[in-house]
Amino acid sequence: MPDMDGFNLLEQVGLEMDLPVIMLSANSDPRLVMKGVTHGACDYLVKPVRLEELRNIWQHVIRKKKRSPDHQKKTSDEDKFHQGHADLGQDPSLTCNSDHKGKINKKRKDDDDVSDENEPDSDDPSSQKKPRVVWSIDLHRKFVTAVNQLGIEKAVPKRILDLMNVEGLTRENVASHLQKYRLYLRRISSNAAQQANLVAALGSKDAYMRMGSLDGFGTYQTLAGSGRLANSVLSPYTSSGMLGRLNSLTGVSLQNLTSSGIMQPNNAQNFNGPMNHIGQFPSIMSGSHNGNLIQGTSSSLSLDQLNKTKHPTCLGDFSPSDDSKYFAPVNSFTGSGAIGNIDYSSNSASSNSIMLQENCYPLNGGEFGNQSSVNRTSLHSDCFSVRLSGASGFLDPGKSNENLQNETRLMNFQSSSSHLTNSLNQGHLPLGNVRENQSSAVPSLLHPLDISATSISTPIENSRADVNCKENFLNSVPNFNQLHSQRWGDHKHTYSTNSDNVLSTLNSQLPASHGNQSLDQPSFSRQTGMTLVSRLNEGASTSLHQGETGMSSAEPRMLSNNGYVFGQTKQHGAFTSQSYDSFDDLMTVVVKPEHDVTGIGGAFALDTYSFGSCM
DNA sequence: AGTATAATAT
DNA sequence: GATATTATAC
Repeated sequence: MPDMDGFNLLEQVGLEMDLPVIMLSANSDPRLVMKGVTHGACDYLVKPVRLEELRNIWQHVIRKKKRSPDHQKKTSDEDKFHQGHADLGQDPSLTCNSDHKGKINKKRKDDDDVSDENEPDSDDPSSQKKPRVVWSIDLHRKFVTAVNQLGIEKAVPKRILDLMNVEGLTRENVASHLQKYRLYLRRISSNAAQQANLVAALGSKDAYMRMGSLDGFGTYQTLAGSGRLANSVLSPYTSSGMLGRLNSLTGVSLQNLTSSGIMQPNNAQNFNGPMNHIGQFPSIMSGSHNGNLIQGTSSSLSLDQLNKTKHPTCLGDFSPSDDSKYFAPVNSFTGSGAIGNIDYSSNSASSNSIMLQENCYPLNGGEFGNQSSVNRTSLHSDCFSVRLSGASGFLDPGKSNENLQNETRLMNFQSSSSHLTNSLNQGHLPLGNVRENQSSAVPSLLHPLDISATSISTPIENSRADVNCKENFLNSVPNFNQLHSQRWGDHKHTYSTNSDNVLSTLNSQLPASHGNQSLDQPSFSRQTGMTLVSRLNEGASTSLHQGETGMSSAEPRMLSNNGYVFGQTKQHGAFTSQSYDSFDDLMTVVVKPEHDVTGIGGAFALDTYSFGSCM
């Protein structure tokens, strides 16, 4: 460079390139050194440069890094490297060079001989980065456990961090994860809500029909599609909804499987088989849907495994999708594998009572006693999902009477929900227990199987509810099986309010009652969602059972019940004992989609947390 | 503490 | 390249 000396070059580089420069010169004149440094050189090495000097130029990288985050700090060790070179200049030089004017990035190597060696890896950002925290299942489990222990309200990053007691984990890490976790919870709740809405919507034939068709899926996808978590979580619900409509065959097979007793992880595969059969709607079932269904099942299984029953196979069978990951954690944190088992076992009526007792006590007494709302939620979700998977799949799209069945199911569902609600309320349960009661009640409405599931869930949810749960279930189960209609009638008065709330859109009372119950909104909404879902499931399962047993006989009862329920809805909580005997009546009542929808919406609306998105 | 958003990872 | 996950900034 005949027309330019090192200082000019340095200046040029400083102006045009964002590069740290180390000057090399044979001239050791301090003035020149100063000049170089003041013009932006990081360092000034006097030739001949010793290898050791070059080997230590990496320190500039350190300096630069330190400088940016904190302030310029010169550690003694750094200084010692400098051998008579101008240190002072370094900082300024770096700063100068880093002026991002029009950052022209050029390969640094060529700039200086020296530069080659030091610069290469000096990506600024590199060294300081702390490794990303990977929220493994275990870590997440800890997290969930901590959240549960604290209770959702008190679960703030700092406290969670303390409880988790994981080295290296920062509050920020936890905060970030908590953010995601909350998002996830919301999704779940919203899903449930949507499901509920869908169900309500189904009240009308049209809606129902649509559901059966692609539209339903579309909705599902829309809901679930967004996130992994959502998918996993949603899938169960969705599938249940979908499946329920779809086909009895699948449902039956599932039930049979379940009825055998406790589902084993391996059985999950069984589900696959049935699912595949659903093939009547290949397009629909294909892809994510099947996957979802399976996932849901797997998720519940995983929970079981984690908590009680350990089915390694199960986990293995299901590819651990992200969703399942979260899902599992949630369940796990709930802590009891029992839930999952229960649901499965629930299919056999006879075993129900037994199951209940067993489950109830252990669950209550154990970790779950103190479950936080979050836990409850998760449990519900789990239960729900499980149920769905079990129940799912019975639709026969092709069946001519599909619509009718569907309606019936819906009605059953509603009735069950109301019934449950009523029972709960009536009962003997304290206000605080209402929620739990509701959930338990819902199951009772359903088949014995359903009942068992309900009972199970209830205990888990609330320790306090244990006694009630037992009583309710034990007592209620027989009644249900034998006297659906009567039961309904009896409970009507007592729980009209609740049923209204759940079933009907309108109820003003609902909010008030909820408030009294002191349930946290999120929990509540979630539960509601669960309840709704459960009902749906129940309805579906009922239908299936009926189908198996003999549609005709079963349906009439169902209808009457439904009619009753609907009637209530119509009346907005005024529970008349009258029931709709004729199918037409039922239909009339039933076909008020907006109504139902609205009602559900209202109910969910209470749950600020979850439903915000939904609404 | 909570959110929004950037940075990264998948 | 689209998403999901985590880190950061506010």
